[in-house]
Amino acid sequence: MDMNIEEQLDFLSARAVDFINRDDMKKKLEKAQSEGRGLRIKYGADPSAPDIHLGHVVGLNKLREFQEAGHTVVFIIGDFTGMIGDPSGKSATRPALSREQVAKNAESYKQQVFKILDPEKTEVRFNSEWLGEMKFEDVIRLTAHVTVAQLLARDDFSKRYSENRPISLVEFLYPLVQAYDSVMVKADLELGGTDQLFNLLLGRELQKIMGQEPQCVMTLPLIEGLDGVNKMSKSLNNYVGVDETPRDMYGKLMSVPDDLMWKYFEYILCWPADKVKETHARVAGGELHPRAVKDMLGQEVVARFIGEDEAKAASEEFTRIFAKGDLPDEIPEVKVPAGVEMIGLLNLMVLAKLANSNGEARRLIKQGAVKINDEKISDERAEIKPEDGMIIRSGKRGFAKVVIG
RNA sequence: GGUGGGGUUGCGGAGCGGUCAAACGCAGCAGACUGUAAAUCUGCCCUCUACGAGUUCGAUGGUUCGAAUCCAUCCCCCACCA
Repeated sequence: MDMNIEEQLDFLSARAVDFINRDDMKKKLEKAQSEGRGLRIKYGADPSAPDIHLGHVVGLNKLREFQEAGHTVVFIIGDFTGMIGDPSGKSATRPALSREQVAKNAESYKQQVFKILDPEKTEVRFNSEWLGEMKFEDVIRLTAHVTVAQLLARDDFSKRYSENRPISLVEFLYPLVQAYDSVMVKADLELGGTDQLFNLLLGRELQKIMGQEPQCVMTLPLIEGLDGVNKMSKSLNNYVGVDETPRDMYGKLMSVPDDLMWKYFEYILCWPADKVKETHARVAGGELHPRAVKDMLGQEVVARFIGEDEAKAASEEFTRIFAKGDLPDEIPEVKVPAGVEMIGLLNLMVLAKLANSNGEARRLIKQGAVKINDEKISDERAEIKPEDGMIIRSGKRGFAKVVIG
């Protein structure tokens, strides 16, 4: 990609929330260019949640752009920190992972990340590489560079501190660890979500203290998940994973509140801001139907991560199932042993995993959600004569096909 | 080391001797409505051989006709003062 430095700076800083700072970056670019090399762009990943979702894609897209401009991405898998765990007050306590688990997650990470990044220009590193070597003495030396007041400057720390809520020492140390990673990989720029700003800046500080040229810092927005309110995260289960089936990926995107889809166009599909604005205006003016636009979103995302044909198929199937109430292409099967004359519907539903317990099955039946071969069953005590190919439906999304044998 | 506050059904959070399978909010699920798995409204939301029964309120023992609620011991968490 041929761009002069100013153009490159514009290109690279598109969609960024914070960019610290353009001047430093410019100097770095000039220097690198004159030496005929690329810059080292650091990005840290938490190995505890191996599913890459669209929230991560926001950052990965940017990394990809750095690669297109000729730079190297240093993708750091925080395996060391992952093995220690995170005792923070988050609802789901992050468990300490075993070595095997971390290795497994890392593999799955790579496989997913390279759907976006160029493996040729990516350096995957594990921070246990250097953190695992440190002696306690080294750790203490490291901590000597930072004061408690500095750490308390971080928003969520100061907030929790003043509210008398716990802050574990481990959490306190993590920003420092992350900063140290920057030193170890000699990062020229570190990219992260806006919630990472503090940590990224600390990396900058620490590099300075340790005699390196400080890294630049860039943050990108955290996008909201399917609920349209909370940021996309696995623990809130409001995410769309890049590894999902076309059907799920498309379906989930269709459930996004209309107002949110613009962000997805901009940050996931990297539509230019103008194009997003224009499309938005056309919808607002009644010229375009929001559903059509969302369909486009769903299809484009599926096409990007899976394939065009799959995208089209997912869209068609969705319309069929939800608009027309037809059956999907593939229906999970329930095996019923041959010779069973009659089976209780409750039983059958649990067997088919359409309900987790008899109580739940009962509830679904009572609420009129259950159909057998398109016929609504409202008697919770119904006994069914199983037939090969019989279709059980539970609500709009639950399907099962009986297979005798 | 001392003092005080806690551990309740996925989460948050009421309850403080019977009327408690346990308020309420969130999440989840279903129905209606819709272009959608959005919004809104309604219902459901421990398990079971289900108008009844069985297990729940950190653990174990105890008091009582009866305990999530009282007592004892233990485990764990948090804050404050040193």
